[in-house]
Amino acid sequence: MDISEVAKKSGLPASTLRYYEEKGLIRSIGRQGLKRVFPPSILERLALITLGRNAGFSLDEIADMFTPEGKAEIDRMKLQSKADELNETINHLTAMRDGLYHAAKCPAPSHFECPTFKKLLKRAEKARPNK
Amino acid sequence: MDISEVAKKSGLPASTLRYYEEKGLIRSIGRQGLKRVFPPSILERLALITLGRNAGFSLDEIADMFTPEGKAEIDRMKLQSKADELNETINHLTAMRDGLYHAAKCPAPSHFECPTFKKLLKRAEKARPNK
DNA sequence: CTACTAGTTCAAGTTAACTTTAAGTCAAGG
DNA sequence: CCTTGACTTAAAGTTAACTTGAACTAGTAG
Repeated sequence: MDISEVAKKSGLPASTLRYYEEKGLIRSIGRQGLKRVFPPSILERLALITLGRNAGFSLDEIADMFTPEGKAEIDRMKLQSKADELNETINHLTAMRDGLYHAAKCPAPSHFECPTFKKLLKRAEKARPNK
Repeated sequence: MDISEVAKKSGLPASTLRYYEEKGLIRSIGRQGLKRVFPPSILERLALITLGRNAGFSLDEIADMFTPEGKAEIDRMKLQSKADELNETINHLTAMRDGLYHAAKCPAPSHFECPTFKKLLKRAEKARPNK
């Protein structure tokens, strides 16, 4: 497979694939002329990377999960603790969401006059979603 | 109040406060010499900004919520739709979390041999937490 | 009067994860 | 043989939300 086929099948732009290669996250299996050639297994690898990104791992953290030989070597402790982290984030976001729903419905003339909103303000020091 | 008192009470560094002022998110009420002077109400305003950040609004979006006179003018529709967004994010993250918990416990020799993990991979195209 | 402290400005630097751009290369079709 | 199109590289640019640095100033303590 050449890069554009991988791009199409994975949904990632070619520039991202080159970037991932530069970062050591993926490897091409050789070249045809200048062009990179990828094995089909690249798609599974990319899915794994995408999964990691969505679970909140940074690219560097993900890179650390692969052995030098390219095998994924995922530490179960890391998964556990990332899941815990995610759980914390979920709790904060849930509180936020509920507060926002309340504020959206609340009939108080100004949000500052609503006790629920004020409580929300006090508790607002927690985790962010960022997208 | 001078800037360091606001910093202390709000928990935000002075550099952030200057940055917020530059962005139009807050205003000092005057100067004593060179030094900015802030009214006590700045703290409520900062709490509101922090809340907005934590709910996933960008600083620009937050800036738009204040009228030129400085009054908060929060559109209930915006709150509602941000809450909906947050809710979507929560759902994705919850699926992620559960998948990670499973993968952390799963006895399959490689994660790729676990059907639950593979299902997780397929569904991994969704929202990210980013912290 | 002088030094010190806490503030000030403006510009540049930081971080992550990419994207864009410019200039070059190669294989294939006509 | 020459053009075309898909690919290549390396370096620079992007974005958000800040932080840091350098050079400067004003009120205050001694």
